[in-house]
Amino acid sequence: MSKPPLDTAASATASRSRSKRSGSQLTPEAIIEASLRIAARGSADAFTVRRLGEELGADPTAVYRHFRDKDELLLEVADRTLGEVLDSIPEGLNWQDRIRALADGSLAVALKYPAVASAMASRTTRRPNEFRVVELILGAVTEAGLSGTDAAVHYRMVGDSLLALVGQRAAYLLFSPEARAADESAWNREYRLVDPEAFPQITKAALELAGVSQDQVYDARVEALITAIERRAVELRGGA
Amino acid sequence: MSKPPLDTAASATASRSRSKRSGSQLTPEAIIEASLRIAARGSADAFTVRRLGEELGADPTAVYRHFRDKDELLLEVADRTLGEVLDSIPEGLNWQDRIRALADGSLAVALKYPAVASAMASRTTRRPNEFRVVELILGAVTEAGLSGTDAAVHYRMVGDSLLALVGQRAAYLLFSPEARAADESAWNREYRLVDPEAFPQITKAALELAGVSQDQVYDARVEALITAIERRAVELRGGA
DNA sequence: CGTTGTTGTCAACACTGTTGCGCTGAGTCG
DNA sequence: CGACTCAGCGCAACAGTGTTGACAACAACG
Repeated sequence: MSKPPLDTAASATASRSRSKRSGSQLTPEAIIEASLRIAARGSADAFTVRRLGEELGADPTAVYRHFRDKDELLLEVADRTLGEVLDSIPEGLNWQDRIRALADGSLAVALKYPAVASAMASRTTRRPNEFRVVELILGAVTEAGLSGTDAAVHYRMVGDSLLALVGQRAAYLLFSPEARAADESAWNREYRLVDPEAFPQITKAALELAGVSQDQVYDARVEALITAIERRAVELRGGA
Repeated sequence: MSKPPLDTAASATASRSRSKRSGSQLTPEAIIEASLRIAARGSADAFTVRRLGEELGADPTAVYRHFRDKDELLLEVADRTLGEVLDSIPEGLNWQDRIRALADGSLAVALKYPAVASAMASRTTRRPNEFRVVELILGAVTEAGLSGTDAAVHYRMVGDSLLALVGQRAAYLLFSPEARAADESAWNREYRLVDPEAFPQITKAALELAGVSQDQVYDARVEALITAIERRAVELRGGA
C-alpha cells in the first residue's frame, strides 16, 4: 500500500516490464541530475534545453521523449531540490525552529540552484516533496496553537512568503555582476545625494540604509512570520 | 531649484532647444503609455517589443531610439505604475493604515499591469517614484518608533515583502486559465486524497486549505509586516 | 545650398522552446 | 533464425524573443 509507483514521468520507462533497455542512455533520472548540475552553475541562462543537451551529450530535443514540457521538467527538478531542503531539517525542534530550519534550508538550496528557485518563485509543484513541506508547516502552526481556517491561512502565508523570499534572493544572484554592483552602489551614492527637503526620512537614514545586509532583511522577514503566528495564537488563547 | 529636468531617458528629446521636431511621432511618453496599454491587456506575452511596435503603429525597433534596452523601458514603465500607487494613497492616515494603503494600492496596480509587476518582483527601479515609496515606508516605521538600523532593516522588510507579494499575485494572473484551474482544483482534489497516515495534518486541514482565499492570505501577510514593526517598537520602548 | 545629426524602416542575427520526419537498433514473435 | 515493431534519438525546421547595423528621410544649422 505504501506507494503505487507514482505515475508521473517515470512511468514511460517503467511501463516496460523489464526495464533492461540497456541502450537507452537517457533516463528521467539522468536528465534531472543534469538539470541540477547546470542549474548549480549559477549563470542566469544556464538552464536551457540546448545546454541541457550539451550536458547530457545528446541532442537537446531528446529530452522531449521523457518530459512533455520544459515546464514539467522544471517542476520535477524543483521537487528534487525540495527534497534536499527537507533532508536538511533536523528532528526534535520546536515549531519556531522548524520554520527557521525550513527557511534556512530553502535559502541555501535556492542559492545553490538559483535558476530553479527564481523560476519557481510564483509556482507550485503539486509533487510529493511539496506535500511533505505542507505537512511540515501545518504541523508547526498547529503546534503553535492554530487550527482550522487559522492554520490554513497561516500555512499559506508562510509557504508563499518563503517561496517569494528565496526566489528574490535567487533572482538577485542571477543578475549580472554589473547590475548587482549598480544596485548596491545606489544605496551608497544616490540615496545620499537626495534632496533633504523632499526626502527627509531618506536623508536621515541614508547611512543605515547603505549598511543593511541581505541576511538582516532575511532574518526580519522570517521572524515576522513566526511573530505573526505567535500573535494569532495568543489572540486565540486570550480573549475572543 | 525644484527639479533639474531629470536627466533620465527624456533628455534625448529635451536636449533639443525647441522640441518642435514635428515629424517625430515617437516620444518616450507615447512609448511608455503604449506599454502600459498593452501591459493592461493582461495576457502573459503581451509586453513584447513587436507588440509594442504594433500598438504604436511603428516599426518595433524604433523604440531603441528612445530606450537603450527593453529593460530600461520596463523600469520607466514600472516607475510610472509606482506613481499610480502613490496617487492612490490618501493623506492623514496613521502609519499602519499608510502601509495598508500602500499594499492595497500596489496590489491593485499590479493586477492592472500584471506583466510589469511580475517582471519587477525582484527588481528595483532607482527612479523618482521609488524614492517616494522609500520615504513613505521610512516615515511609517519611524512614526512607529523605529530609528537607525531598525528603521532601515524594517523598511527593507516591508519593501521587499510587498514587492514579492504583489509580484506573486500578478504572476498567478498571468498563468493560463488551465494552469490556474489545475492549481485551484489541486486543493480540492489532490490534497483530500492524500494518505492519512503519512500526512495527518494535511488530512485534518484539507477542507480549510481548499477554502482559503487569496485575499485572506494577502491580509495575513500584510498584517504580519505591521505586527513585526509594532513588536520591535515595543521591544525598544520596553526594556532593551 | 551643403552638411550634420536625429529618427524611423528594413533585414538580419543569436537565441529561446518545440515539432515532425527519418533512421537505428533492440525486443518480440512466427 | 528471420522478419517485424516500435521506442529512442538525431536532424532540420518553425515561430517566437530581444537586439544591431546599414540605409533613407528629413529638420536644423552654417
